[in-house]
Amino acid sequence: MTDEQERNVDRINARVDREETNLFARLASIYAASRKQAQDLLQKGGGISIVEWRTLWDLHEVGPMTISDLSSTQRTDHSQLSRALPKLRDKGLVSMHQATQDGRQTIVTLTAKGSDAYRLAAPIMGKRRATLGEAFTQTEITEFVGYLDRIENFVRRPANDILQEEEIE
Amino acid sequence: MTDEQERNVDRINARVDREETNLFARLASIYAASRKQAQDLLQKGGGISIVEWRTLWDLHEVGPMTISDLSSTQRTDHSQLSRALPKLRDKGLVSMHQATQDGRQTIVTLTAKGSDAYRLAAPIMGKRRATLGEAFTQTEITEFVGYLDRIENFVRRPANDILQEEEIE
DNA sequence: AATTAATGCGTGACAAGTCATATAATTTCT
DNA sequence: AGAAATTATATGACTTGTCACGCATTAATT
Repeated sequence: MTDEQERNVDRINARVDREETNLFARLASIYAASRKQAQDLLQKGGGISIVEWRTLWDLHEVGPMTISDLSSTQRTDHSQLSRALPKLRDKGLVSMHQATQDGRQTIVTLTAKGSDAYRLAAPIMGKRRATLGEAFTQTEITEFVGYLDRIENFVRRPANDILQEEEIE
Repeated sequence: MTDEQERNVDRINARVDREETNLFARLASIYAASRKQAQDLLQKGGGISIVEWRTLWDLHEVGPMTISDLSSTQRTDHSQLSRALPKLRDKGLVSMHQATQDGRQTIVTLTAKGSDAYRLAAPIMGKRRATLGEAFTQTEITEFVGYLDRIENFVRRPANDILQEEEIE
């Protein structure tokens, strides 16, 4: 038998090209690359994880916050912080207290050691943002963010909403 | 003691607002939402995973492919396919053969049952793309993809490359 | 005051992605 | 031909993200 599994290189290349405009696929791979870049940079900035960096940054910028506050500034699920914070506390970078006004809340505060860790990573991550700022003008960033808002609006629509959408001509 | 952990709501809100223009953070949460939307849709389209859907789609579009081919069309690491494919084979949706021309390669082919699974999910995922097409004009998609190309170009730069970049005035 | 509802957080289970390393097959180089 | 380098795939270990559920605390309702 003549190896009927004919692998058609032209069609494969065409497929690769076509998928370049698939926004969903592009988002996935770009995000993955972005995450890896951040991890590599943080490796040189004290060896902290992305979640840890975001937390130190937030706490440095705004002062004490609850876990829910952190999850909303970071646009992520609270469970991620719920797991990361005890490690940060054990490393001595943050302290955690039950809030007196509302016993359900946990107030997270940066320690002196946490500030040191922030100062170690901050120049590197700042350099990253600065370099990005060279690649895009402020106007472009605004326009890009506009597109991100629109696609976010789309991907947050519930599945049923999309399926019930009327066909257009 | 007067609960010195003052949680400043204004600063928290300011931080949330400011992070709206943080492209890295936006990409992360948008990608996560996109993935969840796809998972929800696929749940209604036969209960396959995202990796499985992409694979069935690729194989349907281009015919037999190797694992590397699949990872390049999907812009993802081959290890992901290496793990997903045996499951697809066990479900009877694809077949796998060692290539005769190059014994290192594995040729993956859609089975009849795999085509059925594709046809079950395809209308739902097609509807998703169609609905996205209503939210963006073709020109906008092109412009958006241009921004994605640029940020991809940036996030794929090695960490050292970014750190050695000269400061600009 | 007592129930009920809502909120904040912890945790288990899972998906999707990465890398590093190992092994087998093929190519290239001397 | 034999050795060395490259390539394709498999696999273990890890991170980031989700959801669902449970428990404790607070707020709202009757």
